[in-house]
Amino acid sequence: MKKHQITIIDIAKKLGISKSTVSRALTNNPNVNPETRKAVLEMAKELDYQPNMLALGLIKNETRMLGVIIPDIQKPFFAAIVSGIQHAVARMGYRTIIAQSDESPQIEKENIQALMLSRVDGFLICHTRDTRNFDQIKMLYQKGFPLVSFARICQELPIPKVVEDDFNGLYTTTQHLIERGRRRIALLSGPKHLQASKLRQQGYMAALRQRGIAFDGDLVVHTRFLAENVSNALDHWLSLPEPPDAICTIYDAGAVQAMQLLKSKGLRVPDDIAVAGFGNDPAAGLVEPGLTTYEQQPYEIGVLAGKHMLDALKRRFTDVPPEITISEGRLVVRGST
Amino acid sequence: MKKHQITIIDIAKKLGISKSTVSRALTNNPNVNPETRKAVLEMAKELDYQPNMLALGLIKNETRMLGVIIPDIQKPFFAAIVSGIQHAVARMGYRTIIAQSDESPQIEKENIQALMLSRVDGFLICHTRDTRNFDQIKMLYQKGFPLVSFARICQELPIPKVVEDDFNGLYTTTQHLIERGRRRIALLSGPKHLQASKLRQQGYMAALRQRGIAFDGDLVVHTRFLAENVSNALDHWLSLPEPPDAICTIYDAGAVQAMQLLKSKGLRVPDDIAVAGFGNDPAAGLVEPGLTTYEQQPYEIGVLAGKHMLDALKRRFTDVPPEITISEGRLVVRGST
DNA sequence: AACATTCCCGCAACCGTTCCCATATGGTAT
DNA sequence: ATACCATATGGGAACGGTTGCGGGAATGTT
Repeated sequence: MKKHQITIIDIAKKLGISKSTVSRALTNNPNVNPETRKAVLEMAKELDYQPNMLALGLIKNETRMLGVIIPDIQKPFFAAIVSGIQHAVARMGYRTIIAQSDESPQIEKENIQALMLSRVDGFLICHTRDTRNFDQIKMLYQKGFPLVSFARICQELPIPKVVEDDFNGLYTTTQHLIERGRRRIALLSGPKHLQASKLRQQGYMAALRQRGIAFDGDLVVHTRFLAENVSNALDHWLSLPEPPDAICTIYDAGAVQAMQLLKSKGLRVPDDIAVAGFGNDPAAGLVEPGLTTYEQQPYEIGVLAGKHMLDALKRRFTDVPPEITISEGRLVVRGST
Repeated sequence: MKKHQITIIDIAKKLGISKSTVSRALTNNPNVNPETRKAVLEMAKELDYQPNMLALGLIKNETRMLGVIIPDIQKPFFAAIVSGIQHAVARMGYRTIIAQSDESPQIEKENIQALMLSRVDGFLICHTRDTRNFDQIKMLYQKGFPLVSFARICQELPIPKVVEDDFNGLYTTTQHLIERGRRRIALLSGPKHLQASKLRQQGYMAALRQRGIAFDGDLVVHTRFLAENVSNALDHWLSLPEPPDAICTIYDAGAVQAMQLLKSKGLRVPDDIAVAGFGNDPAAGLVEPGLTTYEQQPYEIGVLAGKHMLDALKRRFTDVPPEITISEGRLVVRGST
């Protein structure tokens, strides 16, 4: 039942030559008679020979596989990044193994472990919302794996990173809201410890400061990117003696949820309260009114991350200082502001 | 620079025993002294030994990797399926390598070829919109690869398949539109040769017939799931002497695009024309009015496909007749009808 | 005391390749 | 004729594990 796998030895036997010669013929080694090569190639085709990458990988100690660690492939942002990574590295014959952490640091850890055992040639990592302990990724670094960190980056390691235009995004968006005459601008932020949250909040605060608007801690709420967080934030803000006239969020999904909740409470967007997002997810163009948002191009982020990885693989052990790449964005103004 | 990889031989040397014993200790082989095992395990931990899956795969002739071929990970439908597959097979220690065909049969072919060389243990395939030639997948079948076909299935092969509730979906949706008083119901279909297109159209026609509504060929347009197809279809329908009072689509994205085009033409949904979709993509709940659609659960489809694969891997070469699984759906009624 | 049994362990083959080294052959310069 | 070189090929070690086989020591049986 179990068919015998065709190997170079089969070809060698059929042709009455040694497997060394077959190997050379197949790998375009110049030290082989053109006629012999021709015969080998023909026989290989006839027997439908398929080289065994496992054996090759064992010798070369490489698999041409890259591990991609993301929280959730169902989020359009990550799906686009993954797509970009794949297309970028496919050119060089690399394939990607995608592992979802489901935002669980524990699963993330297991995934990294498993992919390490599978001997992937490198890792592209976007850690979970709750990852605070970077031991796993540090361990990879120490073991010498090529590493690229994207979106939610690990700042503690000198590795290539690709991030969104965090500071600028919220700076621009907040500025836009101020220009629209808003003064009580709330900020729906992310987990406190995330670098992206911090930078975006800094952008928000810089815009306020520049326009001489006092910062009000009551107007900032940190979320874990969950729907219930948004609901609670809104309740909090609307119960303030002086509720906000605009809500700025650091992620589109939160903005969309906020808009729908506001609508269900009978509040009009943007008349009663303006809403702005970050990312330009597909949803931003679908809701009514359209969501003003700072556009990011996750596909491009993926491509950049993939290129960094290819560089790292090429110069392996060459110690070139790693770059941090910022993917530029732009404000897309729609009806919500 | 290139660090020496820790192998069982290193452990054996340190302990002054043979690599066979180390191997046995590590693989829970009973023929090894408990004390020896303990020593090996400790030494393995101390040296931070990582088994080499390539070597193991070479012996066992398996990689515990599955190839997943999909058109586009950025479509929410496929992202959810992929997620389901991953979670289903991860339990049994399998990992998935995802390859996007970008709806190109040529790239699909190359991907299958490449994954075959990578020696994946099986394939889960959703072929492209334009795949008419199943030679590649037949070749895999002949070579004895475990195969599962989902969503866009290959009917020519006796392999497990998981499909959406195609016939029922459009039967139910069309019936719903008729109950809402619509009589000129247009159908925005997919590529003619796709089984899913055919079955959905059959469901649509069955509902019409049952209610005694004559079928009008002018009201059916086949698309390639492209935005321009939708635009052309609308122009065609609206120029008819008796334009439709409802549009039924076999995919949500088309319905959403139709709604937006109708809106831009000044037509009201559902007052002037009702719209219904298929799938219940995230977008369906976001547009205004909400899109009535036949809900599918792509995540579940992925889980089912993954389970079929696990079965196939287990019973390899046992020749159990393959099943075709239909993932049930239900109509979600929103404002668009 | 002789023998069988059980328990551990080492030896060596094997998985499918690559690649270094040795060798045979033939041609060319000395 | 000898030395030398290039070219084409074969032999075999290596990559990192698993596994069947056989053997030695310890134990049990008569």
